[in-house]
Amino acid sequence: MIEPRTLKGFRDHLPAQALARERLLDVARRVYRSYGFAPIDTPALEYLDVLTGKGSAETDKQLYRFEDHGGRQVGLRFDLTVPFARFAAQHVGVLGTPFKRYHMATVWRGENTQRGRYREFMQCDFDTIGTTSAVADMETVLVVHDLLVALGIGRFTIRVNDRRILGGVLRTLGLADRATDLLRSLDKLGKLPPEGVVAEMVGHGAPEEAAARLVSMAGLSGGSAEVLGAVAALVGDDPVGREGVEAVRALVDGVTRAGVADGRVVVDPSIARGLDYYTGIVLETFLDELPTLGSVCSGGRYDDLAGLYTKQKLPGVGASLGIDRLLAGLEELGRVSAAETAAEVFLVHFDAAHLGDYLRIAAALRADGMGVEFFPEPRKLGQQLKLAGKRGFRVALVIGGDEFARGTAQLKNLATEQATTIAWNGDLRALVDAIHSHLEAIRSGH
RNA sequence: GUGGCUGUAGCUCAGUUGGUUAGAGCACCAGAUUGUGGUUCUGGGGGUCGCGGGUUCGAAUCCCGUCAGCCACCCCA
Repeated sequence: MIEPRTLKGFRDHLPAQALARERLLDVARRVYRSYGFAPIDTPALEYLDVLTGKGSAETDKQLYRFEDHGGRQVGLRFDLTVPFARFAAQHVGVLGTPFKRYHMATVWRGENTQRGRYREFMQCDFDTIGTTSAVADMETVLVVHDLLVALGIGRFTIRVNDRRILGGVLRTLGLADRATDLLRSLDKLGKLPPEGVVAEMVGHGAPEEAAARLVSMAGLSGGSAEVLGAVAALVGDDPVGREGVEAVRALVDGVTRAGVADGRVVVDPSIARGLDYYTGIVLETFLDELPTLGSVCSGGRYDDLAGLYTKQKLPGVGASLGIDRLLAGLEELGRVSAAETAAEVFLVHFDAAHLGDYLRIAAALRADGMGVEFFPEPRKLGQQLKLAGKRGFRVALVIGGDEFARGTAQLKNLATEQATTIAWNGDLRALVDAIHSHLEAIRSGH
């Protein structure tokens, strides 16, 4: 016997979990489309040179790579942004700009696993390319906002910053040459005490006073106007840094005008993001109830990503929803339904002699738009009801010999165990309508 | 990739200083009840004690390795 097992970081998805996942995907799809983003897809496997050197040294190490049967060096995509850059460079001609797309697909990273962190997981990206308009930046934040609201996640915070601010501050402090190391240290605020971060920066060659100023800036909290004012002071006359400050100011102003509630979007000067390709605004999204889960939706502006594949200037901005991480979080919060069925109606296989009637009834209910499972075997009624309840059906439809004789049907609410008798006298339309309205009532009652 | 903790039935866990046929609750199946599920009663199936090796008369228990999970580093969705 071969032991049934899965690779580390690769998982099976049982119905309850897969259904929850599909619900998230449905919501994401709806929100993306509501802003005009169009779906695309790309291959899971790419030529290795398309993927390497685009994210960071780290993502190169995490890349699943191998030689295919034709001796080609290939790799599995580790995110959806890099393949999109290739896609955009290859197809701009027919797409035209600006171009907005969403892409929901599986990606692979050969890194160590942890809670909410797997080797195979799904991302739901949306990006706008071909424009540097601040509107595109605003929409990126608005989509993330609408998405989390639509998912019913009450408490979350979108933290925004701009790479240019960080660069400007570093230049003003004379630390531009140490940017990567210092930003990495800065990212540890919240994990390490401020003194610890300063010490680490000094280790990277920064003067203590400069490091302390950097850390105090990143630790700023409060209203966005306040934080931006303090940041602006640190940026000084650096022109690029000022652009960043203005970009964030405009961003916050725009989303506020669009109706985003106070506190949902905050300016956080410590958000740096690891991926090297970001050039403008950056954002991360945290569940207030599970801050240690990490960001469930991150992104930013990258103004020269496609430059690796084409001479044409293709600026872009977008974000990525990590639905597997989000799902892990929702599960932990007990917010994932235990239902194992997507259908609402369980049709009891009562009397094998009436098989034809059952099939006809099931077909009529489905034609009306309801999901119906007709149990394949005429097992004992108790057993069928037990299974139906366990799987999470809303109602069981019981029609046995007695009911057929009387022209009635019994509709049982599986949650409350209450049964209602429906009189239909062989009029299929009447039966369907009655069940339909009962279901509506049950749904709205929840 | 590095370090720490953990690994007994599908799930949650017992298992005395290593001692003979490894237990419980829940879940599952069958019956009490050939037309009504989440209560009750009775019975039943199911465990290479993660895997491999070592120490020992004897290992679930001690040692080493390995795999997996969690946590931290790193990075990130």
